[in-house]
Amino acid sequence: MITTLAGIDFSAPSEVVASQLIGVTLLFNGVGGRIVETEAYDREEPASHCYGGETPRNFAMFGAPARSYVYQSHGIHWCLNFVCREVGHGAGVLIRALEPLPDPDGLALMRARRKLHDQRLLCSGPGRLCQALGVTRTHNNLVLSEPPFVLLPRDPAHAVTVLAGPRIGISKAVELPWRFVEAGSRFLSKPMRSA
DNA sequence: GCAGGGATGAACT
DNA sequence: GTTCATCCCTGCA
Repeated sequence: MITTLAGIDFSAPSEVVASQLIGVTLLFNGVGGRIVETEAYDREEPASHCYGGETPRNFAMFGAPARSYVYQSHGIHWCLNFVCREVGHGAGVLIRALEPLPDPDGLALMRARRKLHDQRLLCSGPGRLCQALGVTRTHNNLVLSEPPFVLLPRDPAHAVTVLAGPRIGISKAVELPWRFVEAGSRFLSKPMRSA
């Protein structure tokens, strides 16, 4: 079983994986961008879908690490997570925002799917990036080391500054600083609260 | 049966 | 800056 991708060991705690994913390039069917915002979730804290144990909806998070967990939010939007920890634990990282790759074909495809021209808003939110990439329920529980997924390591020549802060859109465990962003990125779903 | 959600975009003040 | 309707499925009573 492959648990290390793009230099990241997905069997590590989700907050570790979440911070290391900032700067990694995510491609889905050849379309995507650099990850600039993530959030960590774990079965031990009540904001997580896996809090309270495995259900038919969240079973993928209890499976092997380095796989996908896709769920629908508010009946409208899809959200993409990467599974972490060991089999049976229940942990994952929500991919919240991408900086779109400057590839003309990819940009055109994402703009068409989003019916939106503004590059800054193409992938600046978990539901938005799934719409731009074409991720839906059929992509739940897939191996991240194989197509349609491709993960490329950070560019070692480019230093990335990662900031941590409280997560967005949750009502429980709001104090945990498990949101991670690239400092100064224009492509965040919301600006990081100034420290 | 029903309350609520890891969100978004439009319509407001 | 803020509120608000929207969509559908899940989980628990």
